[in-house]
Amino acid sequence: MKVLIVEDDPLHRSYLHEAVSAALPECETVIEAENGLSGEKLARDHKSAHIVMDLQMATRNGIEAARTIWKERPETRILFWSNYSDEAYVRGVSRIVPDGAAYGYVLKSASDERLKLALRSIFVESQCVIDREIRGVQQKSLGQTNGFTDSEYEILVDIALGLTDRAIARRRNLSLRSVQNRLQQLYDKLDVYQSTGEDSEDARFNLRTRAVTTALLRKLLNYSALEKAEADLQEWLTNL
Amino acid sequence: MKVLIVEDDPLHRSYLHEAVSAALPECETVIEAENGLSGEKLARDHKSAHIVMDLQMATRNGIEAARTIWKERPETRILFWSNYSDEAYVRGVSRIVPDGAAYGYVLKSASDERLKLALRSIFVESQCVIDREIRGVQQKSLGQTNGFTDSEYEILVDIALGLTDRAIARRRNLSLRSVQNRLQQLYDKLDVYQSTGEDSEDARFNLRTRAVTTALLRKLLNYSALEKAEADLQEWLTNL
DNA sequence: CGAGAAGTTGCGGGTTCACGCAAGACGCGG
DNA sequence: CCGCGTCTTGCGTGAACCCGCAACTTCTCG
Repeated sequence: MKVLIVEDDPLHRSYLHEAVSAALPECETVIEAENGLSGEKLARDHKSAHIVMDLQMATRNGIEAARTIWKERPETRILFWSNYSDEAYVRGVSRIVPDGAAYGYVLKSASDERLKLALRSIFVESQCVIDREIRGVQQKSLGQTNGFTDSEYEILVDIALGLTDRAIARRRNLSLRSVQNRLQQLYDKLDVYQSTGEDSEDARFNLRTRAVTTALLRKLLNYSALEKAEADLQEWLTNL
Repeated sequence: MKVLIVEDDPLHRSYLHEAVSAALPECETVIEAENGLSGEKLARDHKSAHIVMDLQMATRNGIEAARTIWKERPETRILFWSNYSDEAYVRGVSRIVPDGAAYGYVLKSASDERLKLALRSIFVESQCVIDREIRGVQQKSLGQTNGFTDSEYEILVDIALGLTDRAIARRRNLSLRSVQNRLQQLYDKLDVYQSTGEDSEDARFNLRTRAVTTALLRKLLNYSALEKAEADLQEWLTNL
C-alpha cells in the first residue's frame, strides 16, 4: 500500500507521516507533496496510492487538486484533512466527489485516535468517514432547511465577483428580471434586511454588498472559493 | 526570563516551545496559551513575560490580543509569527504597536535559523525584526505609492460591511458627496474599471462589490479584518 | 502673504438596483 | 384534463449610486 500526503505545512506533513505509519503498518511507502500541483503529479506517477489531502494550500488548493486527480482516476481514495469546516469547503468537496468513491473529511483539531481510525476506515475498509462537525455543515448545506440551492449559490458568487445584473443575465442565460428574482431570494435567506439606523426611517444596508459580506462572515463563501470564481470569470471573459 | 507562547495549533505550539528553549537558554519558563483570550490572561499574570503570538486564532485573534496586552503594558515585547503576509494583517499590526515598543514579525515559512535569530534579537537585544517579505508589504501599505491612505481604507471597510453612502456619511461625519469622492478614489486605486463585455458597449462591473472583492483577492482586506469591522459596526449601531 | 495642492460640499443628471404587480411556462399528482 | 406550486419574464417606479462641474475651506511652502 502506498500513501501520498499533500500538505504544505512541514510540521503537519511530518505529523501526518508519522500518523500514517502508525495507523497503517501495511503501508510500505509514504510520499509527500508540499502543494496541490506536485500532489497531482505524484498521484499520476503512483497510480495505486491513497491520498491524504490538505485543503487550503498556497499554490493550488486541495479541492482543485482532488478534482483533477479524481478526473483521471475516480476510484482514488482521498482523505481531506483541514483546519476549517467552512460551508464553502464542504460544498466544494461534495461537489466534486465521484459517485461511489470512498473519501473522508477530518478536521485538524480531531484527536490522534480519530485521525488514525479514519485512515484505516477509508484506506483499508473503503468506508466514507466524515467528521461529525462536517456532517452538520453538510446537512445544512444540502438539505434546503437553512441552506442554499445551487442557483442561489451561483448568484451569490456572481455578485461577489462584482458583476452587474445585466452581466449575470448574459452569463447565465437569464433575463434581467430573473436575475433580480434570484437576488431577492438570496437576500431573504441571508437575512440582510436588518436596519442600520435603528428606529429612524431609512436605515437600510446596501443589500448587494451586505449579502456578500454576510456570506463571508457565515463562511458560505471564502477566499479560495472567490479565487476560483475569479479565475473562472476571467476565462469566461476572454471567451467573448 | 519568561516567554509566553500564544498559538492555537498544538503542533506549531510545541515547535515554538522547542525553538524558544533552544534559542534562549537563559529562559527558565515557557508558558503556553491556545487562544488569544487565555493569552491575554496569562500575560496579565506574568507581567515580565515576552510573547510569541500567532495571528489568526479562532476565538480571539492575535492583533486583538496584542492590542489589549500592549494597552496594559506597552513595553511588552511581542513577536508575531504568522502564516500570511496579508496587507490586512501587516496594517493591523503596525496600527497597534506602541511608540518605541520592540516587536517582530516573522513568517511561519521562515527557517529555524531566522526564527531563532529573531527570538534573540527582540527578546534579548530589544530590536525590531521584521521579515523581509513583510517589509515589502509594509512599504507598499504605508508609503502611498501603491497603498492606501487611512481614509481610503476606512471607506473600503465601510462599503465592505454593506453600508449605504448615507450611512457612511452619518458614521464618519461627512457629507454624502464626500463619501462618494472617497469612493471614487478607492475605485481608481483598485483599478476596478476593466470592462466586462470586452469590446462591446456597456460592459462594466458593479463597482461597489467589485472593489470589495478586488481588495479581498489582493489581501488588502481579509476575513479577520472583516470580522472585527463587523463587531465595531454592531457596537456603533447599538449606540444610537 | 499669496499660489497651489488637497479635501469638502452642493447641484444635476444618467444609470443601475430593488421590488411590487401580473402574465405566461413548466411540472406533477389527482 | 385541470388545478397548483415553482420559475421565468416584462413593465414601471422610487431609491441609491456614479460622477462631472464648480465654489469653498484648509494647509503647506516658498
